[in-house]
Amino acid sequence: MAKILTSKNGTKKEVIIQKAALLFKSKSYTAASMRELAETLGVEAPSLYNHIGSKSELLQAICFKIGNKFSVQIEMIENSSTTIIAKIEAIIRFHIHTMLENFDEVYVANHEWKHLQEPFLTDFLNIRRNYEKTLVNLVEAGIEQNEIKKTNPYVAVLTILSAVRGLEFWQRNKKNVSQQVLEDDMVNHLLNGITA
Amino acid sequence: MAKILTSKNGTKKEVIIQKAALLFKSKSYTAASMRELAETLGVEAPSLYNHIGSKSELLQAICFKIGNKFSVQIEMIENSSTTIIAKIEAIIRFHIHTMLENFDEVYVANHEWKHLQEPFLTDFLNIRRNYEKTLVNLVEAGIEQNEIKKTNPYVAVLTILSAVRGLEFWQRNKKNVSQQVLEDDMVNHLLNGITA
DNA sequence: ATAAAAAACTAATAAGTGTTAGTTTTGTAG
DNA sequence: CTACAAAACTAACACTTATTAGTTTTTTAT
Repeated sequence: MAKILTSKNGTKKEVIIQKAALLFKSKSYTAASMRELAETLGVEAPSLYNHIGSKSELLQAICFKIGNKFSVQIEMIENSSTTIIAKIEAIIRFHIHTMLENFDEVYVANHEWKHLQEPFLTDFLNIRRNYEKTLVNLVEAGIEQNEIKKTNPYVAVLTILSAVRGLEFWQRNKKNVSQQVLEDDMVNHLLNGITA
Repeated sequence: MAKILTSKNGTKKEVIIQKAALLFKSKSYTAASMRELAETLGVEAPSLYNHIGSKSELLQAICFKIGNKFSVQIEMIENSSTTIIAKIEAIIRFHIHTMLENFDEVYVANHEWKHLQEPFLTDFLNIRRNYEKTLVNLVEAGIEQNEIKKTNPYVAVLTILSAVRGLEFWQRNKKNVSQQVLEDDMVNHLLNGITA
């Protein structure tokens, strides 16, 4: 049978991970089988083990790639010198960009992290907790400096993160609304509301 | 072995469904086994089949219970006679209430509907589509009547629905923030923003 | 107390799981 | 051309899955 196409997508392992993300997204991690994954690569299941260690390693690779991407970015934004509102806006826009560019992997990291094994599960949750904490601190600082209304910072962060995460469901409407409108309108909604 | 406790939670079938929702939430539908479910009920797996037809029937029951609950409610709100902003506020508050009261089932309906079999999958997605369309129409009307800023209605609905859905992640903070604050701050955020 | 119905049990089945072992084919360097 | 390494293959294993059949226990109604 044919070999795994490597093309310009990086090493064979990376190609497998990418296909795994697509499959895990559409069928969920547990329901997706290694035989199915192999089929999308034009190969028998045992052949995959020449390139990867295990099924759960694939999930780990996906989750930590995305987790680290967000961690790195929020640190950069945190240390930049602008207003707090501008920082929050930058974070929202980063979420939207990353979501639309790495759709499958972000989706899987958001939905399937539950199936990570220890100690990876704990590590992943810590990354997320740190991310959220950074954001909460930012909102708190914004309130102190009168850039942001008095509001519960945990609720505000939950609202923002949940809203951007909802882009998972965007696909269907992609045709009708440009990414720029999507981005601008969502930023504006989350910062300034929709009441006329 | 002991019989399934029926208590005041309704019929035995309903007790099974409730436990199934709890299990499907924590382990996901595919990863949760009937043996595990039976164990939480103090019974052997085959005994469940005296009360239910199949595993997937449990998922159907959960998803359509929640789907119908939301459909009924949005129709009521739609036909009430108040401002559009008030209607949207009522919808947001209804989401929060339902989410916090039927946590397991809402969680499962949101996360595991993918594993519904046809024709139930199609039916469920239609219910959701109708729900969203009703909301989009509401936002469009609000814009026409100058209650709501000019903005893409699909983006606004996505933002609102995603934000309230994010209450799935609320558990941890339950202690620090009262439900009233949670509700008021989120409503205020989604309607009026957070910029000072 | 007794008959009928409900609901539990044990045993088993067929299908599907991730993964390993051992072997053969394919690609690459000298 | 030949040797070596990479990567495919087939066959198989140990396990888990949802579900069925058949039987026994428990509850309910007369």
